[in-house]
Amino acid sequence: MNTKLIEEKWIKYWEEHQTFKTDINDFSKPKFYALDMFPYPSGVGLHAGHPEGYTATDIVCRMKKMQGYNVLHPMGFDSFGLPAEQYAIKTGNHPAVFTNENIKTFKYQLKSLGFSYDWDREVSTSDPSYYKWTQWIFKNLFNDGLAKYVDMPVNWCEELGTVLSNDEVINGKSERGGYPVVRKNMKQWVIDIPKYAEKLLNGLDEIDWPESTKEIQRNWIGKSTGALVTFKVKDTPYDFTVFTTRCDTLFGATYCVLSPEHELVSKITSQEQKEKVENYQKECSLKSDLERTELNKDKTGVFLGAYAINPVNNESIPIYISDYVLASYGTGAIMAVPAHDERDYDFALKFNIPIIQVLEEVTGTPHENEEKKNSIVAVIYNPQNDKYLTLNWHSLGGRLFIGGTIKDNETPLECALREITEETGLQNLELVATLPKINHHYYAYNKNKYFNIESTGFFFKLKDDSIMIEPKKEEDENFTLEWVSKEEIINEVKDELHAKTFAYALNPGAMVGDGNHINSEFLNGLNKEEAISKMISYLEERNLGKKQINYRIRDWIFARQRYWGEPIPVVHLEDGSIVALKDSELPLVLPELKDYSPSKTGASPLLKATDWLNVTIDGQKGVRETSTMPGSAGSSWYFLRYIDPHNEKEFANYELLKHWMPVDLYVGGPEHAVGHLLYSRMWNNYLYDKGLVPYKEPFKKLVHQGMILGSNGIKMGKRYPEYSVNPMDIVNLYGADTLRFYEMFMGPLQADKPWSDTGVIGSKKFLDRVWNLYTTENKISSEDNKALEKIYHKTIKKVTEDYETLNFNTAISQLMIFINAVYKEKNYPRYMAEDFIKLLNPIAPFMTEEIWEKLGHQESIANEPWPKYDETKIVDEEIEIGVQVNGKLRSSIVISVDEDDEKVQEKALKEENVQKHMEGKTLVKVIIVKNKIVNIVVK
RNA sequence: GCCCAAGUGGCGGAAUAGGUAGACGCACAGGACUUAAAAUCCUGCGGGUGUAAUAACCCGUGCCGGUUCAAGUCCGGCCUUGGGCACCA
Repeated sequence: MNTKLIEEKWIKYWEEHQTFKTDINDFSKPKFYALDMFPYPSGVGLHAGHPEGYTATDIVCRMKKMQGYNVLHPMGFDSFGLPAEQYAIKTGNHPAVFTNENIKTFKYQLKSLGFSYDWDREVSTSDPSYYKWTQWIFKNLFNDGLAKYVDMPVNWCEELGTVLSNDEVINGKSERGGYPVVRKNMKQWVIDIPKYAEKLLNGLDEIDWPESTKEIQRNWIGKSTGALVTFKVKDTPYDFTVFTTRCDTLFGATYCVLSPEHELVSKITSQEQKEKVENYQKECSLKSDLERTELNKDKTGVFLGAYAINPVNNESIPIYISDYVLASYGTGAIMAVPAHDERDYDFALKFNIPIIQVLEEVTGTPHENEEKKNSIVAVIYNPQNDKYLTLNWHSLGGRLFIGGTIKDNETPLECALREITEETGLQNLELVATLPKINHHYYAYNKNKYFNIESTGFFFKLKDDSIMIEPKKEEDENFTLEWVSKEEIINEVKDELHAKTFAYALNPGAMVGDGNHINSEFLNGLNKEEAISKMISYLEERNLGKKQINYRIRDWIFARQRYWGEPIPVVHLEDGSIVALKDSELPLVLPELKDYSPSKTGASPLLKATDWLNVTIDGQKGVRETSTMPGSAGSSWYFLRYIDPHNEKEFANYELLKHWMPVDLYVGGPEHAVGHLLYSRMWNNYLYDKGLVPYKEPFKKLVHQGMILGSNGIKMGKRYPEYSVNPMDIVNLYGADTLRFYEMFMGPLQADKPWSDTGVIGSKKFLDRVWNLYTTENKISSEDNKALEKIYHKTIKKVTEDYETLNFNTAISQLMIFINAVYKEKNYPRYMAEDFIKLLNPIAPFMTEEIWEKLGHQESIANEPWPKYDETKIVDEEIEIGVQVNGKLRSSIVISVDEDDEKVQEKALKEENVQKHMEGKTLVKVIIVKNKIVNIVVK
């Protein structure tokens, strides 16, 4: 089989006959819209990952077409971007030259792979006839107040000479190139995506997407429900508002923190603290994102010399600034509750701020008529041998720590020290930590009483001069003192109170869980949820605060200081106002430049185009915006343009959109989860709100293809070029059908899979085996062959279902099983031979077109009807089922389908090996699962 | 640290309303064809005990425990790998 000749022949045929042209106005058939993530046309051409997703959609499209659907299967190019610009900077050529060349290569390669795209619908985001409408949508966003020009801190990358959006910054470095990114205040174009947070969140419930991707979007949107609380600043007219999700802990707030950038800082800072505060603010502004996150273990901050009034108890609490409070989230100010928040706890420890516990964990089971007591539990650690002191009460209560009831006029610490002396004789210990109080319910057998105790935990350490004197144990205290390891305690201390106390001792910090409120006046005794809602009502009644929802998602930074992107179609007028261009002035085309370099100061290359720059609008002078749009602009709506790509009056006709949207199947990588896939949803939702598109959600079903790894199991790329595979090399060696077939057979579409050179050859061998069956074996005849009937129908069923659900690897397995069966037969009925070729066609279109022609057909197989199967021909009359004795397989029997249980049991019991295993035992029962298995239970 | 996936032969992977684990392929071994090799076709192929060969038995789906007549599949607790978030109050 000469794959080269066959491929060239059919590429030409499909083009000349317009086999895959979509009649977009034909509404008579059901529609199917399959979308691939269009590629950035880089200089290196397709990589091994491209054909994977593209083949998957192609298979489904080819089958759907044969099933009678009107299929829309377009392709285009995401052609604005950095590499073209860098090429232009280097060579002085226009980036479009480079881009168009690459598009040509990509198109040639995509055609070589046999994808059934309708190339008449091709779009390129850098084509003015396309970006005219990108600009038009932006203009609408601007006029509706959703695209804004604001002064804000941005991610500035000096190396790239541009700002970046949040999803383009990874660990404080640029996604592209890995250059450092710093925060910088700049006038910026942003899109108010937070306005759509709730809609984007709710929309996720309506679409068939991978749960993991939905979860990533949910986390990125980051909805949290809480409250705003206003604090007055003591002895000043000022106040500030904080956002908190834990207003139930307000009684435990022992300080407040403003972000360093908070506007109130300069107004309330005391004279003495002024210099320190200003130095700290300066320090923070110079920190990069990387420094801010990497240094997060060590809290820093400065006291302002001012105090806030806690609105629920009128306590004065100090106000600090610290960069652990972000200006960009909530109100840029917090109330700090160190007892119940990890970060506040760390900060309070470092700055010696009081920690007030207002919530205690509840252990044990509550009971009526409990007696209340206060008590202590003391954990003592010996650093010399890494062991802890326990009392082994043996049968009376197992292993416990030192415990006891607090007497009147005794503090918990005094009680602990007294109990330690009495029970162990230890003296002169170092107190490491006082642990959070625990609310414990238990039943005392010796006293026949229920108790509810509030227990304070203590964690002590032996010191060098710790001594042990004779303890004064009481007579009924029958325990032995034992020093044991951490592991023994975890395994042996079963008492909830003591186990929990030990957990606190091992891991001291804030108590962030649920529990019982204490020290909180009207909240005492309530759990977290009850206390939150009661506190919100309390605050709202007194006008001190209110319920509030906050989102983590930030404004989408929508400008780049670069050349190769869509010009932002607005003019800055002399009077400071900004106007959008008229529709008739769109597209605003990029001017040609001599030098495309960006500037290190953040000035766009477009500033150099002086003729283009200066305009007069209605007699007023103005300058054009010189930033361009980010890469994700053009890709945020391209799926709409495919439906009506040549429309000059509107971005797409509404009636056509109504018929063709939403996209039925979208296949692409998971790396766009919080970029493109979120931005597209936002634009579509916006256009829906404007009545310009008919459906809220653009992509009904989304599937991520996995990564094709190198044969070493590691991501292909520059690091291991020797393990990388160029798909075009495979096409040249074995043909496009083999590449498509192999990539589909490797494993599940969604999984990452390593490349295997011998695996490719295996796929090639199978295709050759099919080719030989049809060209040299002489088995095909007009006579029927009953021996193949069942497997024939079964194969149609399995393959059809598996294509529909994108389980291509198991579909291929079935195709192989069928061919293996045919090889064993002398006679291969013609109707089966033809239907098999149809089933294989979506995966291996070139070879199957050629065979189809050899079978005597004049027309392309692509227009043939899809094979049908007969369910009744698949059902077996006799089947073999397993026989187990006590769950172990001992034999198998052949039964007719749906045979009576009695007969099945009789047959099963007769089996020799079954008898053997029943010998000397009594039959308990026989479990028969119809047509599946028999299990005989004996004793 | 938190959230989400996934761990099955030498390898890629099948099998989940719980019901004969290892389909299909790769690699490997043997055979046929050939002067020979390649290609092709046929057969075998989880590990072990056992047998002349069968038969039969034991162990096996990351680890430990549980539910069940029956667990790769369900539940609890770990371990490992991959992905996402990362001072979000």
